[in-house]
Amino acid sequence: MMMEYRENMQKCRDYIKALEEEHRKILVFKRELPLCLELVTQALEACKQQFSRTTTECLIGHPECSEQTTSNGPILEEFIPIKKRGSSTDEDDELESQKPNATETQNNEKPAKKSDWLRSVPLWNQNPDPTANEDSRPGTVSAFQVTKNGGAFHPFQKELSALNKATSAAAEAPAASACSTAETEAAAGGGSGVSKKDEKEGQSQRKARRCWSPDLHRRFLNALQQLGGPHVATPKQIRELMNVHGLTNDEVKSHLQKYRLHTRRPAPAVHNNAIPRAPQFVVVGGIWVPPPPDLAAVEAGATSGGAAKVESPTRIYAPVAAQPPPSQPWQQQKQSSPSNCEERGSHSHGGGGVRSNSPATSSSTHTSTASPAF
DNA sequence: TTCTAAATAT
DNA sequence: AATATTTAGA
Repeated sequence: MMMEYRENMQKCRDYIKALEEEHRKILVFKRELPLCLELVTQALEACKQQFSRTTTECLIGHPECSEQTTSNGPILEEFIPIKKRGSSTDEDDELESQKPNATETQNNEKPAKKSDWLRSVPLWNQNPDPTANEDSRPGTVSAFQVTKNGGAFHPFQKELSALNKATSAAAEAPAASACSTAETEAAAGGGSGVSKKDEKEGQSQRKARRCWSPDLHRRFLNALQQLGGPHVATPKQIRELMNVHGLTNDEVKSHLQKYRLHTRRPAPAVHNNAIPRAPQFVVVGGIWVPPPPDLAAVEAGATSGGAAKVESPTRIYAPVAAQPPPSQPWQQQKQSSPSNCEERGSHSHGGGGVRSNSPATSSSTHTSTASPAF
């Protein structure tokens, strides 16, 4: 009897200990896991309480202790539904304070529990983006995280987005408008002050638009050229070549898509599209631009009137005919749209190759920029 | 309102 | 990675 009692007591102590430990850990995520914290706290208290009571009783001479202690499990279960949870609970908390009922509905157990959990961590960091060195986009980054979060919470997204529109708008606006001059600030940096609110709820908002400033586009073209043309270049490669900080594959991908689209069949012109075969040259910013395959030409030759294009020859373009000559300006100066992305001024053409960031490789001496505005 | 760039989904 | 669809700014 006594043995049993001791044993149980020990178990109880251990359990409490474990709980305390857990409690400490969760404390760190207080904000993220308020409910979790509360649960553990409650459990801990209850446990302690019971423990002391049991002890007392036992000391007094009520051997029911064994019974009590044994009931430990069940009691705790009340607080800690050990079965599933995990991810869902976490996510719940991450998302927003309440909505406990939501937990009920989501049974989609994600295999990646852990990652979900971990994902919450970055939320605490000011600079969650591991890759961000200079680039610290305030609103955007966090938005990312949540967006990529499993779909588990879609149901709430709407609500959230509604909410966020208000809150995050502030954070995003600046980012968007900041995309003026380019490359340097690959991703609109701006205020770093992310208010708690933003941090906490904001999120579902759509990622701030990336502005493809002329310069950025120039880099894009440059990369494209180095990679052998728009049809062989892959977004990832392009991004790497561009070497622009906050740039993501998706952004590049999107841009590339657009580029290809525009680039592909230009022939709008004349009434019936008899055969829109590729028009050979186009005017870009007042310049006749030959169709790439060699964007090089575009870049090198264009503006700077005859800059010797010392382009690297190594490039091999897709041989076959298929290649729909991407000839279009696929976008002319376009004075209207991206008002944000002004840039005009900063275009330090004049051949100063300041911008040659192109990693090693042949270093195209592309002098100026024929690239249209983006 | 339309058009299009960019984001996001498939 | 490519393509389709959606969103949102002008």
